[in-house]
Amino acid sequence: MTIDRRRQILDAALSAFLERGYAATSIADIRARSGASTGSIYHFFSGKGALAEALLREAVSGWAKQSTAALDPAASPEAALKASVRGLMLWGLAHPAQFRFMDEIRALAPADPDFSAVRDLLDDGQAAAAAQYAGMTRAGAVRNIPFSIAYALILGPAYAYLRRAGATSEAEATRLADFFAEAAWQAVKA
Amino acid sequence: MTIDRRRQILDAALSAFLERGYAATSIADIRARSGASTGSIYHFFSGKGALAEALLREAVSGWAKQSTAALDPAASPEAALKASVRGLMLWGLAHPAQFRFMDEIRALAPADPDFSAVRDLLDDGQAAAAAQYAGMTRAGAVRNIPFSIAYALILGPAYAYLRRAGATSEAEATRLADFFAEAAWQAVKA
Amino acid sequence: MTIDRRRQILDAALSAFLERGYAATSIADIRARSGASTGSIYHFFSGKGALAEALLREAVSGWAKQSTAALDPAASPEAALKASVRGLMLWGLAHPAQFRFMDEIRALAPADPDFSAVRDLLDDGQAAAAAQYAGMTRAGAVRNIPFSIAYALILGPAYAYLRRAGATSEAEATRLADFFAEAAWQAVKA
Amino acid sequence: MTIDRRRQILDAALSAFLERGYAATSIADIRARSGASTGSIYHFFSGKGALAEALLREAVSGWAKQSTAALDPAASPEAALKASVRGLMLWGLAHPAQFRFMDEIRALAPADPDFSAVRDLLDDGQAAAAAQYAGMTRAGAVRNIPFSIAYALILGPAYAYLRRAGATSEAEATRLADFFAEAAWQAVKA
DNA sequence: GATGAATGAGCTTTCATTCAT
DNA sequence: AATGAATGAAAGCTCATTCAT
Repeated sequence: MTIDRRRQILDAALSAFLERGYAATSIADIRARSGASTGSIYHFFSGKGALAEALLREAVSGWAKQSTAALDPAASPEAALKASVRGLMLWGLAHPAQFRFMDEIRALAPADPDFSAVRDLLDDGQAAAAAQYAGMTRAGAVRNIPFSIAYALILGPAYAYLRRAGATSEAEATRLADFFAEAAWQAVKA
Repeated sequence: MTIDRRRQILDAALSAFLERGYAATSIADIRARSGASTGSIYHFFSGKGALAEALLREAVSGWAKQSTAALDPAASPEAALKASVRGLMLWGLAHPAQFRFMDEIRALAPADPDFSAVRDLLDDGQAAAAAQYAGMTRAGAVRNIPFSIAYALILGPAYAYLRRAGATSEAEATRLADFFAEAAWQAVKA
Repeated sequence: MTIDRRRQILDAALSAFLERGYAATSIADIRARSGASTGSIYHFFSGKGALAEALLREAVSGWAKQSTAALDPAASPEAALKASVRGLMLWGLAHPAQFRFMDEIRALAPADPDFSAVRDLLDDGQAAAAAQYAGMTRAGAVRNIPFSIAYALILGPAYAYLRRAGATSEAEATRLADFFAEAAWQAVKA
Repeated sequence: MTIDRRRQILDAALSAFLERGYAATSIADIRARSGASTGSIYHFFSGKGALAEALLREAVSGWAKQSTAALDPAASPEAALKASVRGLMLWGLAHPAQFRFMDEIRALAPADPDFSAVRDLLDDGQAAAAAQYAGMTRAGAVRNIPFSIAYALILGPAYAYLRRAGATSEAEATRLADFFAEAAWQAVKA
């Protein structure tokens, strides 16, 4: 009988955040869209920030799944790096609104104390990626440059493209993902 | 004797936006920092959004000055393109807080109706840049790819780097600017 | 234990409107008089206009009860018409402050967009009354004049008197009501 | 060269009051419509209330001119009384917006301290009229009823009609004025 | 006479959050 | 698990009015 309230709330929150932006979305909006009561929302989530965080966690994990190969320790540097970029692109092109939501939260995070956890979440990949890049550098596979720069060269174009991208067919998405993956590899290969 | 209240208000607003973020800054913050009264602020600006817009306009024009060479019609494609990237990098590294302010507004713009004008402002350079790139393409100087992609390849890395950058010495800034300019050229040259 | 907050708010609003006038009453006044919090007021009513509307609806229904006989389909034209006037007079003399509140809202309604619903409410009786008068005209009971004129002749004097009336004893009220009812009948009878 | 600023301000204020209502009109509205500066407005008028008062005084005097015959000491009671009603009707039908402005101010007056002077102004005619009616009563020309009631019978219908009236042709206005004048006389003649 | 910058109290309204039921 | 009434601080903004020039 009872449906998954938690799920309903998350779905409603996501739709509101995507449509109106995080800052402009009120708990009342989420209440109206979810059909849940105010109290119910607070029963499951400690506040608006926690909702955003939960959604972001889902988004990031969805994106991570697209990039699995990147984490395959047996993969070649080229394959791993390209898989990273391809994963970001495919996920971002498939979910443009979610990408923009992520981007909004990222921009708000430095100022909003609600988002210290989110910042960590978004930075989480960084440490691992930095370590991986260091390994590739030692193996002589990529240019020996600071990771902060390498990161910008590898993912910067994809981010910039996605920020302006709209709905994209799957075929086109694959082509774009391959293109940006190749460009990323060219930018940092030794 | 008479001080420039408008200027004082703008300065106070900028300092508050940079320090606390746009969303977290209240008119009361600006009032306290500027010494002007609430009414005075509204006498000069129609609201918080208008303040942000005015500041953004100033920021963009400051940045544009750094990139003048990019607009020199006599410059070679390579020089023009590199000057664009170098201009963005030098300005962003010299004013990291302003860059992040710009980034926050850009992220907020799609959702906030206050910022329709801002979106246009930030997109303004686009048309000119697209035309310029088209010219370079016809001249065979750069890769024949859609401008939206070229734009991501050229400026994406710089944006990504600046989003995470902190204070940087001038010498280091020059080196970084040159580095990203060169990388941008390599990414799109024919 | 639990008190009827909605009722408390309405009562407080009415007392404030009657005492200070609608325009001069602030939400803070109502908050102070009702003991409810600002948020509570907005939880039940969408704003000052909605409060006035709710109160007006109550007032109008109270007045309508005084005029029931006017709606008795079996009543003679003379009885029906007199009951209308008598009802207005008795209600207005018994509640002079409410009458003036109604009058203020009516005067504000044309200019204030909050009150489009109120205007309709106040005009509502009109259509029914016009139909009734048309019937009386066909029956040859009253003068064959446009309803807008008949309306002014019938209720105009009562309105004009009530606008300046103060507290009145019940006996005096009955006498006045009868007097204006008789005058109204004399003014329009065939 | 210099035009009559005072006049411009009055005209602008009237147009604003008529269009948006007194309460909803701000000094800024009047400034914008008149072309005068804020300071200029306050140079001529002590505030919003004083502006309304000045306009009301003009309106009342315009109306008074229409009713001159009413004040002719030689006129018969019937002629005097009818001239009063006819004057109100003709002026009100010729200036429906001004009539409604007057009505709004009258409704606001009891609550707004700005308008003590206005109340007196609107009541001014009363004392003279009451004396005149007392004279007619003594002469046996009209019913021996309290003036407050007689006033309601005489002018109530005209007021009620004018509150709902729109633009009216001059011929129609004359007919209506005569009609209401006759009705007023019938209502109170001995 | 005329200007418009400056004031600041006061307004309506929104909102995340709490809590008794 | 669920409700929704209640809270009250804080927000953005308006406005009549003053006053130095």
